[in-house]
Amino acid sequence: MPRAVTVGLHAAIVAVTEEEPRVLTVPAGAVDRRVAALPFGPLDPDRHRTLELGLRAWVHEQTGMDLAYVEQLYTFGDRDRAVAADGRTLVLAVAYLALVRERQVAGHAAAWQGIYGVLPWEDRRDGEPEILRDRIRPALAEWVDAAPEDSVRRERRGRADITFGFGAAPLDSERVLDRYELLYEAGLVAESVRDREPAPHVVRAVSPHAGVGAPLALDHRRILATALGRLRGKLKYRPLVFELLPDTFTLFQLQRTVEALVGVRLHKQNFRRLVERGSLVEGTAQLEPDTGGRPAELFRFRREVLHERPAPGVGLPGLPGGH
Amino acid sequence: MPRAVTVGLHAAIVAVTEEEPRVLTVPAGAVDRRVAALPFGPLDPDRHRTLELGLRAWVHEQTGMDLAYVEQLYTFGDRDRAVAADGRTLVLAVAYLALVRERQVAGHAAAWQGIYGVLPWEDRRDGEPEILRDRIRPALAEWVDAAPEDSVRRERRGRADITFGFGAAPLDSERVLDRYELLYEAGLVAESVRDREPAPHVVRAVSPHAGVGAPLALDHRRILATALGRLRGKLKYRPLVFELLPDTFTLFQLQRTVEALVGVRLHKQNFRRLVERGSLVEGTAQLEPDTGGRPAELFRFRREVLHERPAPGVGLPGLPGGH
DNA sequence: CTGGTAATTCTCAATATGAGCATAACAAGG
DNA sequence: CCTTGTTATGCTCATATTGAGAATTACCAG
Repeated sequence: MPRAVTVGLHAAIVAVTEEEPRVLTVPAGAVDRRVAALPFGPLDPDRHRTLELGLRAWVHEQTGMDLAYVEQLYTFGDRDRAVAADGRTLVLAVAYLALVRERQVAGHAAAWQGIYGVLPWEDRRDGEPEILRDRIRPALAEWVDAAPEDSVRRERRGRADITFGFGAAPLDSERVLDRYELLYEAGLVAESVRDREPAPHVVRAVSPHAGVGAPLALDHRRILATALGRLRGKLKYRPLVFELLPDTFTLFQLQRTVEALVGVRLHKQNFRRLVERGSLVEGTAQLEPDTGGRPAELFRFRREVLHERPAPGVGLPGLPGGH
Repeated sequence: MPRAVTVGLHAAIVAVTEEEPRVLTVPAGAVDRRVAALPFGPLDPDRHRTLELGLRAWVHEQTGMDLAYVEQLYTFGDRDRAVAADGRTLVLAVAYLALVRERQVAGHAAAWQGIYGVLPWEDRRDGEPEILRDRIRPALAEWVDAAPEDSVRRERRGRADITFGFGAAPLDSERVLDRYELLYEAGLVAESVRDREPAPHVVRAVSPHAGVGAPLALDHRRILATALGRLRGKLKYRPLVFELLPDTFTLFQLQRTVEALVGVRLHKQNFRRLVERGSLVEGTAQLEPDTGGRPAELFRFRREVLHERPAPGVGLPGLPGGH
C-alpha cells in the first residue's frame, strides 16, 4: 500500500498583554499529555475550501476565536518528524501566524502562555537573560568542545557565536529559528531527546523539564520560533503592531509592545521620532491620565498610510548598546 | 468517498545571464500544450524523505540539474484553483525558489525563459516599461472606472496607485505578487480568463496572447511572481546574489546582476561603497581586461561574512530618482 | 600620442541616527 | 501652597549614512 499524505494546519496566535507576548495554546491531549499544543487540526478537503479557511475553522472550534490578521509561515515536511501513528502516513504541517488583541477565551480549554516561557533566551529586555548565561552558554561551550574534529569544532563555535551573538558579532533578533535549531541540535531542548526515541509515535516519557524553556507538543516550539522570528522581522516594514494594540494607545504603550516582541529595550525619544516621522499615528485630543506622571496623549493608527506609502513599519531605533 | 489531498512540488529556478534574469521551464505537456511550466511533480511519500528532497528529485529528473541554493516560498491551496482531473482530489502546491549559475541544460527538454517576458511590467531599468504605459495603465484606469460603486472605485484606485506606484507613492519593487494579483483580478493576464472557464480541469482553449506578458501553466506565473518578490526583498539582507555569479566577478558585473533582479538602475559609486563597506567581497589581484575601457579588478565573495555578521546583504543605494 | 571608454577615487551637501539634557504636566505629601 | 517624584514631551548636537556628482586613472584603438 502506498503511503498517503495528510496536511495539518497549525496556528501560532500571538497577543501582547501587560508587556508580555503570549501565544494561545490548547491541551495537547492525545498527542502528549504533559505539554500544551498550538491549536491545530487536519486539513479536510470536504469542509475546507482553502488552507487558510481550514485553519480558521480549527481555531474557531478549539478556541472560539475568529482571527483577523493571518499569515502563512512555512510548510514543514520531514518524514522523520512527521509520521502518523500508523507509520505509513506522511503528515505535512502548514504553519500560520495570527495576531490578535488578547481577550478572555471563555468556555474553551485554550489558555494564553508567555512566549518567553517557551523561548526564554529570546527576552533581552533586562539584559542577557540568566538562562543564557547560566545554562545555555556553558552548555554550548561544552557542545563545541565535544566535537571530535577540529574543523567541526571551529564550525560549531562560529555558528554559536553568530546565532547567539557571543563573539564580536551583534545579535540578530530575527534569527529566532536559528537559535532554536542550534539548541535542538546541541541537545539543549527537551525535543532533541524526545524526537530521538525509537518509536516516535508513542506517548513521550521524557520529562518536560529536561531542557531549557517549556516545550510544546509536536514541533510546535519550532513553529513558534518561526512565528516570532517572522514577526520581529516584519514589524520593521509593516505596521503589524497595531493589530496587537487597542484602538487608541499612548506612544509609550506602543513602544512597550514593540519592545516586548523584539525582546530588547529601545531609546524612547528616538523611537517616537521614527513613528511620528513615518506618520503612522495621529494624536486624538484625549489624554491617558494613569501614567503615574504627566498624562500621555492617546494616539490612533492612521490606516491611510497603507494607501500612501509602501512598506511602512515602525523601524527600530538602534537598540541602545547595539552598535 | 472523501476527498484526498495530494501535494505538488514546484520550482522557480532562477539564473541571471547577460544581464537578464531567467527561469528554467519545461514543456507543460499534458497540463497545457500552449505554454511552458516550471519543473514540478507530485510529492511521493514512498520515495521522498522530505519535501525539499522530493523537489530536488523532480528537478533532477526533468532538467538534469542538481540544485544548490533552495528556499521554500509558499504553499498554495485554494480548492478553486487546485482541483485535479478527477474533481475530487485537492492539490496543494508547495513552491520553492532555487538560485543557480546558468548552464546549458543538455539532453532535456528544459529551457531558460526570460523572467521579464513573463512579467514585463517588472523591468524598469530603462524607465517605465512601454507595456505599462500603453496597456496596463489605461486598462487599469478602465477597471477602476468600471467599478459600480464609488467606494469600490476609490478602493481600486488606491490599490492600483500603491502597487504600481502611479500616484505620489513610490514603487515598491518587492511587491511583485501584489502587482500580478491586481492584474489577475482586473482581467489583464491570460490566466484570469482561463481560470474562469466552467470545467477547470480541461485543456484551456484561451489564446496565450490574450493578456499582458507570457503566461505559464497552472498558477506558475503566480509562483514566479512570488519568487521574484522574495528574491528582491532578500537580496538586501542576505548575500544571495553570489549564488548567481561566477566565482570571480567585477563589481560592475555584480551591480548589473543586482539591477537585473531588482529591475532598476543603481548609482554606481554608491553601490560600490555599500558593497565594500559591508566587506562582502575581497579583491583578487587579477584584472578583467575586456571592459571596453580601463580594466576592472576581479573580486570574490567573502564567505566568511556569514560567520562575522548577521544579515549581510548588498543593500540598495537609493535607486536614482526614487525618493 | 590622442581620443574614447569605463574603472576607481574623492568631495560635499543633505539627512538620518544615537544619545543625552531640558522642560512640562500631573499626583502626593508636607 | 509649595516641594518632590514621576513620566511625557521637546530640543540639541556630534557623528554616521545617503544621494549625487566631479575628478582622476588605466587601458584600447586608431
